[in-house]
Amino acid sequence: MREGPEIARIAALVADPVRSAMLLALMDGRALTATELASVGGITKQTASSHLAKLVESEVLVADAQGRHRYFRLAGSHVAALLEALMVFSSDAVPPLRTGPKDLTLRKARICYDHLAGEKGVMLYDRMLEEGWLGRDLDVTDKGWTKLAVLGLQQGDLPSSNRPLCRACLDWSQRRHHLAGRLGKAVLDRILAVSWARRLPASRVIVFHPEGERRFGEWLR
Amino acid sequence: MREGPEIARIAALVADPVRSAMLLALMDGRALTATELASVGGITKQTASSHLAKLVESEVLVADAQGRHRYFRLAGSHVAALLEALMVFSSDAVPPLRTGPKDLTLRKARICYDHLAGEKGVMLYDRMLEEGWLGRDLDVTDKGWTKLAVLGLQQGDLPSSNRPLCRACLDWSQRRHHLAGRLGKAVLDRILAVSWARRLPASRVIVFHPEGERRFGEWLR
DNA sequence: CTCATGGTTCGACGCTAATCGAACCATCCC
DNA sequence: GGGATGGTTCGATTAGCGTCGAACCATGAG
Repeated sequence: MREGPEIARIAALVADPVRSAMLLALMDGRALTATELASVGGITKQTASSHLAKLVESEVLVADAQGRHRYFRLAGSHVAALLEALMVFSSDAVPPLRTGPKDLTLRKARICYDHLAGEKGVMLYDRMLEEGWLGRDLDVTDKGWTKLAVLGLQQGDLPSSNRPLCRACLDWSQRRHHLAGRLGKAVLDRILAVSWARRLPASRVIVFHPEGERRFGEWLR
Repeated sequence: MREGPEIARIAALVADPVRSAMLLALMDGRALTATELASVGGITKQTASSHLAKLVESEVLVADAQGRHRYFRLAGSHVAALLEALMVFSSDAVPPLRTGPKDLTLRKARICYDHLAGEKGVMLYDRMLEEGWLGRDLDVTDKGWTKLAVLGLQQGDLPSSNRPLCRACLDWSQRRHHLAGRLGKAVLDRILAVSWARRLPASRVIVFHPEGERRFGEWLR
């Protein structure tokens, strides 16, 4: 009676149909707003707010405040593992949800302020973390500097300023983080400089050349 | 809203503190009676009966009726996986529960009707399944007959009768299945015949000789 | 500044489900 | 057979929580 309550408390969070629908919608790693999640659950935003507060409080979700929006995502892979363990009991698919731009080129790669966003930007950020180019605090590791040197980026080349070197920026089409900060800008600059990709005039679209896309992928291993 | 309910339904079963305590008590693979589980949950047997009916209905638990007792155990490893996924959120230990005979020799190995029970019996049964001596329907495989031949058991030696060749019998100290049926009897007979162990006079205790215990373990790989 | 929109807080309502007492059925032991 | 024990069913009570309306705060656009 003393050991059960804790797992029961977590299970209770998933036990509500609305909350479980919200969690399933986040299974692919995206981050959604409170209003979108309310729509997913088919409830009003007051109720959604109450649900989300509970999930954040118990660290099942984490929230990123961005302007007047709050983006919610799963707190980690252990949450996804829990949901998968539940799905075993009755095979479910993750629910589709149209979101973001229709324009496929925009979705694939584009400029976000001054750095790379879209699928390619998310891929860059994910790999840098996976491969250990970045540490947990978003500090660049020795391995990271070695790989960045391949692109022609030296540690001394990056002007120091108030702006952080690395920052995680939330992507509005992918709804996942990508690399921002001074390094984010520098990497995009180099990618354009070595002609792996080019920027369409008067547009935010970044177009990778076939050969450049291949090299980009190789560079990330 | 159509995909969430199913996982919510399962989560709701674990969400009750009493039910989760019951499930945790079964995490080690034992089977417990309804009354014992009522005690684990600190509730009356009526309430426990209601909880257990729900868990069986949803195939989270399975029940073995044995005389006037009903033994409940987890329906499979996927249930244990679910509980483990929940325990990640707050490290819990599996609760201890004293059960069964105090007598250590009885607990280790004894005769159950005419076959081997206790730790050694459970070990025999588990290994036969793990190593593929027995198929899913408790049929003896070719590999099984090969290994049984080492003990001097030929397929033709086992007299055919109404009694099933292999049966899973629930152990009252280990609370887990062990091998019964004609094969269960035959194996115990051979173990005694080759003097790996002997039966204490006027007792159900089976005592393994040190050398016999070693060979028994080797035989099971 | 004003309006629109995203999000939260508060309070009241209503439904679901856990709980136990009482009665009942089944099995085992003597 | 009769008594004891394990387990289930039924019904009534109670408590918790999901829900939404209404009001409120914060941010962004014009």
